[in-house]
Amino acid sequence: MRQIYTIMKEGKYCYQYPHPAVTTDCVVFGFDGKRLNILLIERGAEPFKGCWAFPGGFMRIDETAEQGALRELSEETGLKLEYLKQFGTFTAVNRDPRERVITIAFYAMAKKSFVQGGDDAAKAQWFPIEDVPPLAFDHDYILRKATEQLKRDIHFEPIGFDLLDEQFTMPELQRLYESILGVHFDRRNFYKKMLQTGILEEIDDDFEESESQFFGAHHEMKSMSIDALFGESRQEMPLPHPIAAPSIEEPRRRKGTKFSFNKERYDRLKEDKNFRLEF
Amino acid sequence: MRQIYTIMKEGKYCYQYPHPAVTTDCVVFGFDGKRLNILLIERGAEPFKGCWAFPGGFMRIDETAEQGALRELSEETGLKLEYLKQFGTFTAVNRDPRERVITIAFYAMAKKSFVQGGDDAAKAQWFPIEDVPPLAFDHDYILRKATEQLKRDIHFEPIGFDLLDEQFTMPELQRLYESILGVHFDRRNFYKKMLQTGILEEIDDDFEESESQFFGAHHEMKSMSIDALFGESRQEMPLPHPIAAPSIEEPRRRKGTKFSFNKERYDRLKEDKNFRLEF
DNA sequence: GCAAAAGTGTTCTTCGTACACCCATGA
DNA sequence: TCATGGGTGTACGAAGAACACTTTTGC
Repeated sequence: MRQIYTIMKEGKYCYQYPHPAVTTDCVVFGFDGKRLNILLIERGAEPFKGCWAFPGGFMRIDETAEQGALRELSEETGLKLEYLKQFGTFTAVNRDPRERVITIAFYAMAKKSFVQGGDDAAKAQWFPIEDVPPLAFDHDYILRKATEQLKRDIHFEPIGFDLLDEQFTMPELQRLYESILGVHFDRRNFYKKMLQTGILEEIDDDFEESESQFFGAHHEMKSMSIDALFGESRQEMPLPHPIAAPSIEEPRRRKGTKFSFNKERYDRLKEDKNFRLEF
Repeated sequence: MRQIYTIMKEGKYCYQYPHPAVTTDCVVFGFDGKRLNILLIERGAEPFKGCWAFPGGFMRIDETAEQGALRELSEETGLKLEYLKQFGTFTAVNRDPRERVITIAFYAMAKKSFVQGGDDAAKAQWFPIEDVPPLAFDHDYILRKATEQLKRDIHFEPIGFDLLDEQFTMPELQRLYESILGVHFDRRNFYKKMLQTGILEEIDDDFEESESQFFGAHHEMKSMSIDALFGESRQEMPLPHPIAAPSIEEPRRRKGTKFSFNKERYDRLKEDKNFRLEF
């Protein structure tokens, strides 16, 4: 707390009572097909220089916390998202050695292939959630709270789909739920339960076959049909420089039937009654 | 935003970058046996002088948000609680006309008879939640978020009991759940479901009969047994000046079997597996 | 004594869960 | 061709939902 006096001498913004600084932090979840990952940046400045931390930074005086979080996320990782979920504000008195800083924390879902390195952070990197290095500040604690919240939320909101591509197979979806919740589901029961929610749409196989040869590319027709389905609300285009992640040995997989999440149908079901996903 | 310059001239606390002010707000829920109520104070100063608002105020630089919220709550209403649930931080840029203010919001549960008027607020008063006056700042919005959160939380946490006395009847508990969730339950099914959770304890009728003549007083033996059951964690003593609330015509009621919430048993069940209340 | 609320059991339906075999594909 | 993962149906048990009458008490 010695530093604060230096700052005060140079200070231009003065208040009658002391004000804490306010930062935002983003816990970005990603799924590599096998494990849940989070996105960290290596801090390039003190305090905690060289430590890993969540993307985030000081909220500007003319932006909301959410705007600030999205801005920092974009600056530090290149990720441009539209949806963040605020899950807590952390206010321990000594959580930052520089001055009194409280942080408003969000979590977000990223399709892993759509992430690139940005300019602000020395490094940004994905880490499997069971294998996260020690984090700066109280970010270990914040991570625990974020995953607890994610576990709770995924029972009731269709947020898992935001971690997958527009089209996905049932086993993919099942692996996702299993790695978030840390449990194993019976495959047949998972199929049944997911299908009878009524929010999944089976992709026409013939159509899909003919498209799928353009693996990795963003085909015109496919794009159109998805836009018609989902409106403008989803991140689609891969960004130029995906962040390298520790590569895992991909098990060989049979192709499998593709599904997509039907947001329209979900919104209708949700309004009709108090609809639950219930896993 | 004109006022801020006055403050700046007198300011003693200076920073290199602008800092928002940080307040806390408490949405205190209470139950009058029929409807869910919230506790409001009438603002004695500008802005929104004369408007109703949540108890709350500026967070001090050496306290956590939760400590600040509890302090303000005690100062403004006399309520001394131990548990608050943080449910959101509100950061709209112009939510306070004085300067940039963000607020960290909590909700709390009060046993209605245990509330007294404090010194800070001109008035504190209970309002049925369907009949709340227009509120200061963005408190209408915050109230909506608080009740949404409460509805979600009561499915999974035994927080409803914090709105009732230590001993309560099933119909009381049912009315509570019904007024929070806005639904009607079949009485028999409600009994069954509540009892088979295993977290309720039937109060010995003979014992209860002999004690209940000391209505309103805090009997020695009863106090001992409750303390043994719940530890030091619950507000027990009625405070001297309960806040007047719009009196409602009490329907005449048959006495009924009393139950109490067994926290020990709940904690055991919760650890054993992922236990849910599920209403 | 009468009106209003408390207390109680059974049936039916729905949902969750356990479980095994065949098929398609990629190596 | 073989190993791996994808796809499918059924039977049982648990839990939820619908439903009516008797008892107690306050007025």
